[in-house]
Amino acid sequence: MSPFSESPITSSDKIFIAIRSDIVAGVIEAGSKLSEAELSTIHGVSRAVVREAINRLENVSLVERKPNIGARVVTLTHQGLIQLYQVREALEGMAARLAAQNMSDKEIAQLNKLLANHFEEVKDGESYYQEAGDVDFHYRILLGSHNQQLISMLSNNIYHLVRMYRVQLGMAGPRVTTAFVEHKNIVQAISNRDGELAELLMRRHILYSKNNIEAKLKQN
Amino acid sequence: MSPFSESPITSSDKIFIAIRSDIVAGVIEAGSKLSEAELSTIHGVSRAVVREAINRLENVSLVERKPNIGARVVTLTHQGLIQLYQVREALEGMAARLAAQNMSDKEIAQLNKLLANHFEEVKDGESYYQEAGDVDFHYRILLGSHNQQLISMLSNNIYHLVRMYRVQLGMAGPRVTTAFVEHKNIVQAISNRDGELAELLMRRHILYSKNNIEAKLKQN
DNA sequence: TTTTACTATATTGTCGACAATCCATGCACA
DNA sequence: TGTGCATGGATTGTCGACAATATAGTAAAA
Repeated sequence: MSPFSESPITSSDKIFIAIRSDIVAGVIEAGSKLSEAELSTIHGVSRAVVREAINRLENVSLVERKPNIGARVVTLTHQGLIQLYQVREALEGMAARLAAQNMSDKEIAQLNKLLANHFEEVKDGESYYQEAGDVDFHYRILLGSHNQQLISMLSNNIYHLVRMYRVQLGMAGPRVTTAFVEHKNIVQAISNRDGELAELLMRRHILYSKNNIEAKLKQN
Repeated sequence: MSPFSESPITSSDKIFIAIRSDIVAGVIEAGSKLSEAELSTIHGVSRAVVREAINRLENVSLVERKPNIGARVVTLTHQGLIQLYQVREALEGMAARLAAQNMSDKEIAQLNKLLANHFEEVKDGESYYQEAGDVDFHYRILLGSHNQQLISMLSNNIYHLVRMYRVQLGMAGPRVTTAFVEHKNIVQAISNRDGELAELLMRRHILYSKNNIEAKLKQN
């Protein structure tokens, strides 16, 4: 059920996932250059597979490539984060609307169950699980949209970038309790099959999240 | 200014653009398999550049690849078209909202000028230019959002798929006059810096477009 | 006749080498 | 001193060959 449960098949897959993980975690730092030769010796594979991995990293917006020059990890900027959240707001808002229309009753029941589990954690002050819990929540609704295009856009492109920002700017799940209430209201709207409201609430939820992060950034 | 004015640098670029064009136009038919060997002999390049081109085609959602099996052109379905328009609605709605906030006065003036040109064409019954004109209109607003993430998502991923559907399902620009009025109202809202309204109108505009296409599909 | 196992063939994945392009260093010249 | 231009080194782009995997066809067994 987790969005990050890919099982690599080819060795390109492995290298792709390995490098992606390093980029998101900041092991390979933002803005730095990716040398094909270097990466191929590090991982013990030929340049061909590294090239393929880099291509795929480009597609998920984690690196930028220029012909004959090379690939660089994207640089994290204040503005970039804002723009990313604007896209998220639009896409996840639509996902919530569609989820209210398209989720099966069983899926909705599972969503409510997930929410109940989160409540237990919040109550006990286990904010450790918040990050993963939040991801799970959003991912579940995304799947509930039953829109393949939307699912692949968010889970392949957006989410890893969001994670990269969160990790590297040190956003360890704040807003735990307020976010929980927002989640609850969204689930309520979906349970009522009110797509209009679900979209509105989801958009606000992400907007709040963005404002919160922005405020944090300005402290630095 | 046109969204399709890329200048290929490497030979991968050329092959990528060539194959993409064949796919969108239906020369390579939807659902068919892409043989690396075949394509490399046809275009007179090595398999490596064909592989890179296919990778990039995968990233723009025009082909699907399975490890050790190969790549197939996506299949066009009724449902796929609807889902595509749902994503467009979300993204272009946000683009219109941001355009109202972020476009410079100069950009807005140019947008009004573009609209005036369209009016001349519509008045004279030149529906031939409608397709390109419509693309230009939407693309201009997209650029006006000044959101790089949004721009690359729509212009790299969505628009080519939309074109593929339009071409292969034979949607030669209907709705010319009504669409023009909708465009006009959107520009008005942007000129008034009313992001809220611009988003709403753009979403409706795309929704109408979707409904129109759906109705056409049901005739077959 | 149907099913299963195997073999042959075709296709994709990976590799190392060569070609083309870019970039930094240093030299000539104004 | 500063600008422009050659040269050398490093990096990316492209190629053909080999390895690994999937598919189709055939033959053997139930």
